[in-house]
Amino acid sequence: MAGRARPDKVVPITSGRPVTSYDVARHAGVSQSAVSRCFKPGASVSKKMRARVMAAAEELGYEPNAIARSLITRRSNLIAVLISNLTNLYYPEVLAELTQRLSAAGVRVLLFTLSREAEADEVLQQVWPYRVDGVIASAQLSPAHVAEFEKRSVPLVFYNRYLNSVSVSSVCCDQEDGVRQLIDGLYKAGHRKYAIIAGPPDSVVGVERKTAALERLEELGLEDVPVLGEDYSYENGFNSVNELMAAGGGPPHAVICANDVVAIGALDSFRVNHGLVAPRDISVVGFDGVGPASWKSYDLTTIRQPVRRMTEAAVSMLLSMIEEPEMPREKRVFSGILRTGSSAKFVE
Amino acid sequence: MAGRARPDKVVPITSGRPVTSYDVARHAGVSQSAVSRCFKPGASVSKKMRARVMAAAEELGYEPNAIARSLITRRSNLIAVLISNLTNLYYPEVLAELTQRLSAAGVRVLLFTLSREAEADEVLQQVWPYRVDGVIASAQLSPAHVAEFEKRSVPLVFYNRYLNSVSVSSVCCDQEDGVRQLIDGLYKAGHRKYAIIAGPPDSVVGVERKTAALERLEELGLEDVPVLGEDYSYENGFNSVNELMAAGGGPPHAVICANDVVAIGALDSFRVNHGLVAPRDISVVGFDGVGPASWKSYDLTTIRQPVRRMTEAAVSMLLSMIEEPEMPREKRVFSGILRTGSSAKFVE
DNA sequence: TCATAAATTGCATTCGAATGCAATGTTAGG
DNA sequence: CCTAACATTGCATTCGAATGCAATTTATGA
Repeated sequence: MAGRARPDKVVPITSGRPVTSYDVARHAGVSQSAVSRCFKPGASVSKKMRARVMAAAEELGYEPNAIARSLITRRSNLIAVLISNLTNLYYPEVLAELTQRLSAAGVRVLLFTLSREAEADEVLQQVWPYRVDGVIASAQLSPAHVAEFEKRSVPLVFYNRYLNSVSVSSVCCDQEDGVRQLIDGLYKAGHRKYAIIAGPPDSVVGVERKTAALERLEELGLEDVPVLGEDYSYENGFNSVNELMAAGGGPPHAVICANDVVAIGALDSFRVNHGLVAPRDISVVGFDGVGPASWKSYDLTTIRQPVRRMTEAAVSMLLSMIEEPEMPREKRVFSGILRTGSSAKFVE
Repeated sequence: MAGRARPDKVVPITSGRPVTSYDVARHAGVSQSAVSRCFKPGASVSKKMRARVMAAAEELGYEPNAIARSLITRRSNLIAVLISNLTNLYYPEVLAELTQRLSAAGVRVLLFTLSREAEADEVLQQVWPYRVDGVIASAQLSPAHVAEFEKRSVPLVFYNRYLNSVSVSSVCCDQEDGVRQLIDGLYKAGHRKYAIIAGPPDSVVGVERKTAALERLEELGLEDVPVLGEDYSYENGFNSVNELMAAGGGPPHAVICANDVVAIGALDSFRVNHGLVAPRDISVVGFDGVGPASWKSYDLTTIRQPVRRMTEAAVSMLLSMIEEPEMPREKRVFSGILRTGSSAKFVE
């Protein structure tokens, strides 16, 4: 590109600091504003100018500085994604989809993971300084937190969370409907004795699944259903089954688990510790439809969350809230898709 | 805080745009520079000044604008994390650890996921404008890409990748050593007939595992080991076993898999399709030590990557490269930890 | 108590790109 | 060929915080 080296006019491509629009302007013999306009789609620039500037930019290896741009445009082109526990098998899929879609929309992702849901305070303090254009939160925020978003006019979309007390946009999988589908199928298959292995009490989704299950069972005339467990882990499923069996009274007919991983733990425990094999001796259902749910050793009956659609909805909602701040809040609830497998006797 | 409302002096806490250091300065009756200094640890400020400013800042709900700060300090406090496929069970764990550690160090994470490893070009174009302070890449970059980093003086640390042709800092798990541990244990247990189910040919780590296995087997006098498979999926393990069995010649004694998920697929296939149960009829080993490896249905013999140590190393290397750009490049290789389970007859 | 050193503070400028406005250059119509 | 209408371009300013330097205040020591 540079041809033979000319000692007094070295192309500063290897110089210390990044190339700025001024460097390009000087090199092309035009003004800085011209350079800026060349990088703005739809700006008023002649093609002669554009060609000159682009050539110079190319030659110098110029990349517009997004930081400087953000400062003046008041648009960081960043959105923050808050995720509570990435180790839950379900979330990596969501995160991958989200970043993919956001990237495609030209937005960059600032990732924040919360190990404890209570960490929200600290994390939000880290979010504000970056003047993100919006936030997708799959973590528990309080009404006070949501108020902060309002005050700062930062668009927020909840993913699989919501708050009844305040008006927030959200995308959720219909937990209640999913649980109903599961229970009804189990009931039709003749199961009358149930147990529930619940998730963490501080997970809205988890609590909802548990509550929905209890309600539906009650509607069907089944009460005093034992509820065990307290998190989303394999161990929780595994140990809860042991507890359940130790309590005497024989095994239940069917176990409704907080999610797939718990169901997998339960299945293993039934088989390994108690010699009960699904679907012959026991029925177990999960929730989420993660990859391992379809592994042959488990082949879960579960509700698959339509992650594609949900992430797509979350992203498009957020982007339109960014474009149009007065957009009314909206909740979008997607039904889960039933997957039947050999982990349960089940009648659709 | 504001006491009774005074119509003509409303605290602008709810006003449209974010509070700036000028607003705080005016409210506190000091200069903007004073405000700035109050938010800079170690700056020369009297305690009286600090108290006044902090009170004003508090009252107005001021958060320093990280974008503006980055512009002048030439430090974005952002680091980019490039991850190739989040759906590989192993990476969510890595990502969670990385963000956790980086957050703790006061650095924010810009996440980029590549669906195809070839996407690196596009992704890097998205990375440069943000003037990130550094990059952790768990994705395949070419020597040309690495040269770009050099040119731009952007610190780079590879995670479980490296390039022989150029000098780059990296953190890796010792694939060769891990494979050796696995094979030696299998060999001592008497296995003489092996098969390999490999990962994707464009994964350095995958290729390395395969090659290391073939070499070690050859050292032990075993040649003509069949190699099947081409990605990191459950299906790959599952189908490769079918192929292997269809090829005739009876089942192998032991199968070395590209990773745990492949091993799990293989185990399921052996059991479900061919009636072979580990460790009685067949031995299968994996690699990574992901969560499901220790689920009772699989109980894999595998090499667990020391993710904690590795992420810690990657983060600390990157941070010191940022502090001290002249820091020499360094490769850190960690040995994996053997986990023995019932998926293989194995002698330690 | 007074001069001098040290600690604070404010002023003015800087980072790099975007943009309103005015000053040019171009084109088209008469 | 001339002028109005339009398209380009450059100038100067802006975004919000950080910082070198000078001015001011305070602390120190004789």
